[in-house]
Amino acid sequence: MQKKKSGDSAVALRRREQVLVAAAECVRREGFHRTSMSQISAAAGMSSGHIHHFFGGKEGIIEGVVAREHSDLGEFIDEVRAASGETDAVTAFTDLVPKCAERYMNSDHAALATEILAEASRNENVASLIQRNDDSVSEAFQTLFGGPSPMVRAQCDLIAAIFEGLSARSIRNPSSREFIDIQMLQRVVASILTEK
Amino acid sequence: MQKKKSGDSAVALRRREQVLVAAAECVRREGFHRTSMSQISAAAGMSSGHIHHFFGGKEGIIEGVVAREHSDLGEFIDEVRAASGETDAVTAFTDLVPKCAERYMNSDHAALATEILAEASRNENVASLIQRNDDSVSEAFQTLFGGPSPMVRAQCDLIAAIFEGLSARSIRNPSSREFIDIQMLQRVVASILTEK
Amino acid sequence: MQKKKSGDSAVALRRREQVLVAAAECVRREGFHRTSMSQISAAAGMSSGHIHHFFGGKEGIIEGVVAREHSDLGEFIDEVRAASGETDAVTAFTDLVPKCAERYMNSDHAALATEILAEASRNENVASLIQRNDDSVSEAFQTLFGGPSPMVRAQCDLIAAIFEGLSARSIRNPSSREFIDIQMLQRVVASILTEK
Amino acid sequence: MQKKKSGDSAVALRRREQVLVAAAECVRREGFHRTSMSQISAAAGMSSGHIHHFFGGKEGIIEGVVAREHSDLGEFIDEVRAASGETDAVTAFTDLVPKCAERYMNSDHAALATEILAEASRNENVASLIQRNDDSVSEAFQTLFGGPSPMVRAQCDLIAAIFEGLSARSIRNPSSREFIDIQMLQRVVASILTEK
DNA sequence: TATGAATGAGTCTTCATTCAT
DNA sequence: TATGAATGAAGACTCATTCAT
Repeated sequence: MQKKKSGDSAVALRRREQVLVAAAECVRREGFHRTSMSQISAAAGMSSGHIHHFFGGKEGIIEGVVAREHSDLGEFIDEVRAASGETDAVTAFTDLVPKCAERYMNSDHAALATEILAEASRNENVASLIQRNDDSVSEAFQTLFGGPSPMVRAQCDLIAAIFEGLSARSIRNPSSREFIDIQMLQRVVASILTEK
Repeated sequence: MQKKKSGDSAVALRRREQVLVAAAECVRREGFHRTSMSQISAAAGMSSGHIHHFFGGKEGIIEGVVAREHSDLGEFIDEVRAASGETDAVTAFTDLVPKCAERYMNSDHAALATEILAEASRNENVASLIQRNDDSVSEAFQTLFGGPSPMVRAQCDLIAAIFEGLSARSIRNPSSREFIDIQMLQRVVASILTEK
Repeated sequence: MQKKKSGDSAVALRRREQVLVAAAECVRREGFHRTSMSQISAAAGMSSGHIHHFFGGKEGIIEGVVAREHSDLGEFIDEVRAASGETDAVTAFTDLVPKCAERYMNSDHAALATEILAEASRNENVASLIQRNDDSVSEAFQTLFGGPSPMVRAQCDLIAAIFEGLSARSIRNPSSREFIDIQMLQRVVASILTEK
Repeated sequence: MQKKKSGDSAVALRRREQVLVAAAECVRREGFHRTSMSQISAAAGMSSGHIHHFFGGKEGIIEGVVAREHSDLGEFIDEVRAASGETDAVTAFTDLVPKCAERYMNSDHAALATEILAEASRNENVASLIQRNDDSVSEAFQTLFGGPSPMVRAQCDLIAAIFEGLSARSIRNPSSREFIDIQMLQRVVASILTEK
């Protein structure tokens, strides 16, 4: 009952992952609509026909790439939560600001995240996928900072805007990476989290 | 500013504008690579062949749309500058934060701006176009706030990140539009501009 | 107002005809679904892209081929009608039975007609196309033989069945072409038309 | 009638039948070339790989469906032969005309029969399959009516044309089903069989 | 015997671009 | 200056067939 039968067997899941990693890399470099299925199949070392069976077409791959991209934010939340045990959450988060900023200003991350946002503007499925994901991330952070409430939500949204804005800045003007002042950023984040 | 190759006349410029407005609207809805030349030619009321002569291909239209999109930031700078005559620049700018935030959270603006950023990630011409544009905007703002200097540049970049982040947030999670606290945002902007 | 502008200009109509002739020949040999657009474009001496513009896809070509195939039945009706002036309609038609039988037993005609019928079994558009056409042909014949009425319709339908059956027979068993007795067929047709 | 290559056992034959029934139903609805092996395998409840082993590819299934379709004509002949014992063959057959007409005008039968004819126009194997089958049916009928002879063959072919034509009519113009006059048809059949 | 994962050639279709008018 | 007919390369997707298990 465990060796045969596939569709979601271990090997099938590994295949899925293999394709999504390859596809994400293609999308980073070319965007969703300039990445062809044959590019993905070449990068994944799998025939285009089989990729279709796995993902049900290009739309399925797009959604797979989008879903996969945001799974690592969960790890970041865990990290903050773990550090919050030793000090207070605000300090824990503020200490992680440099690392977080670096991540958002990384050009690979920024390119893929921006491509996903652009796609969400016209693809309903992608839009609801990233919104649902953001809702759960938002709730986790709100809980961390004193439980869900409009006030905390406003604080989290503003901080999220700053970080997402770092990605936008690093694409629009790569030289801004050298000018952004991380300590200034930390002070701003801290001041937002300690409002009221 | 020398002679353009095909038609520098007023009517030719009006034609250009007409096409770019139509093209921008298409791009907003579909993105660069899902917008076909025939869609643009239909929207602009001009034959596809003629559009090619005007813009030298799709690449030319993309660049035209990108260049045009940022021309209105100049007006915003003028507005701040004008208001700065009466009070100080920081107050003038802070007063304009609500209006500016609204603009960046507008879904049409956000969609097109994000599409342009995504395109810049893989199109060298677009990348340098928006970087040059950002450089000149940045310099204008730095001048307004006592710069140019690395310190003022850092302040401007951080504020720019926040506003661009508002666009990202409004796409990723449209519900954040209702939660973002404009007064909190004003306080943050003011605190950044009055650092040191 | 007559030289430029196309879409249905003389040259465009000639192009349409050119494609449909080529397509009909392909369909005769291979059937609708084994005939590829590239085969048609090769046979018509026109690019596949342009054929799409003309016909809006393969479906459009199928419908064009179907519509075109039945246009020659009109000529046959005219012939019967003309001959009916000299003698009575029954004699006129009976005299044309050999020619008509030959036509229906021609393997090219039989192959295409059968392919169209097969397509009509699963393609709503084709079904209504050939039904409408048959309705108008049927009405013309009924008028010829004493005006539309259930009785005359029954006579016409039975005769039509015989002729269409000749096509089926000549495909199912080509040797039947040599055995079918045209004079027997004439007597049968005459007896049907003189019933009651 | 020697040993088949893969499984001549009862269970294997039942499997074959199961697949052919499912395939025939698919073909009725979609035609040979729009019916995919995976549709057949789904309808038959058997894997596509196994179906290949049984039938040696799609071509084998097509031939299987074609061969199977005409097996029921044998039963009809038996029926006529049985009834011929009581009365003469002409009366026996004439009495069965309504039942036979109904069968040929049934849309399921007509669709599959027409699909097979269309396929025969371009598939040599199918063509010779249905011709051989028709030859044996024809001989049986000729024998029944005093046969075999060119004259009786002509009579049988003409009657066969009428019935096959009913299928064609019912596809081309379904409304003809209501107008065809069965008694008129019976008179015509009787008159053909009593010629000379 | 039986499965279905995997392949890759082939299909329809789209679209930027060219060119005769 | 302006049109749109025409091209052909490239795209997503389908499907008969193969093969390891």
